[in-house]
Amino acid sequence: MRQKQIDRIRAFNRFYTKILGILNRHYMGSPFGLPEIRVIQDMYLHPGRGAKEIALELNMDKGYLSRLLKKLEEHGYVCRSASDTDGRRDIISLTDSGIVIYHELNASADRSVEDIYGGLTEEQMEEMIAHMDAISNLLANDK
Amino acid sequence: MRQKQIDRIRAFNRFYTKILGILNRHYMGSPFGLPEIRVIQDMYLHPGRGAKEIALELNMDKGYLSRLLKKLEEHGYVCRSASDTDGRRDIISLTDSGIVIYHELNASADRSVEDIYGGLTEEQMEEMIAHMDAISNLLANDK
DNA sequence: AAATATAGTTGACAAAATCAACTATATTAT
DNA sequence: ATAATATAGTTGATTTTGTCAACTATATTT
Repeated sequence: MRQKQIDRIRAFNRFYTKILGILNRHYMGSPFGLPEIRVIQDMYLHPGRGAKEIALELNMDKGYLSRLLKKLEEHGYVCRSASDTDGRRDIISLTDSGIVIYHELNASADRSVEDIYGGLTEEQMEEMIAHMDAISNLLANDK
Repeated sequence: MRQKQIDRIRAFNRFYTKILGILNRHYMGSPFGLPEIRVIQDMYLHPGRGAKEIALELNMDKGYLSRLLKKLEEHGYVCRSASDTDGRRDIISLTDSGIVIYHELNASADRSVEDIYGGLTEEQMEEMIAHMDAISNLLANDK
């Protein structure tokens, strides 16, 4: 791997970090922080998970996650039920009002995406998405 | 902008956030945290900046940055000199040993990039970088 | 049945970030 | 020229986010 390639990858990463930073402000004004939102999203997208899987997926300390789930549970957005095949495990689920929250957060995230990427023409948009898919495929197959 | 497009962009963003998260662990074992590193890098790449510009570029609170620079100054990695055209402004620079640190951090960041992206063939690598450039151009020209 | 591993909780703590008040210099409007 | 406003940076108080290790309880392995 050549230095020039590394440099270009890192330049892209700096650039894209900034974009993600802007996008990640979408929750401003909501009573949730980014970690809560990531957890809520993960629960919605992957129902039936235990804390272990969520922590793994989100690169989150299990203790930190535990507290975070407790808080969400206290607010009534999450419920936990024992797994019937493994007594240590908790199945984590969004409650109905948790799902409502998810949809609200989701809509607001969608709006942020429109703000940032919405200036492209239809053609450019499809082009960009194709590039994104290509990168994902290259890196996902690799790992 | 269609919902499907938004969804695909967001899927990519989730995917790439995870990659950046892994890359951002490169500083483990160094006496610096990620914010320090980002500042050091910015100072190296953009000499002559004031705190204002750095804060803007890195999306960082000016108070937070102020303390962070003070700490780096105390350790001898950074020096500040008054601007001669604006008495409020400090010109921020890396000292020689700050530059040494930069190169060390830089080398370690390079190694992380190799770890993550290094599994691609030469051809795939060039392909991927071309996709990255394309995305940057689409978004940079837009904004 | 004993040893080991795993899921989750809890306490103590450290790092990262935010917000507002404040100082000092610059700029703008009158 | 002066008063009002804006800007660069500092400081104090506080909150949020993240880390680490010890602990409980259940599973798995030997």
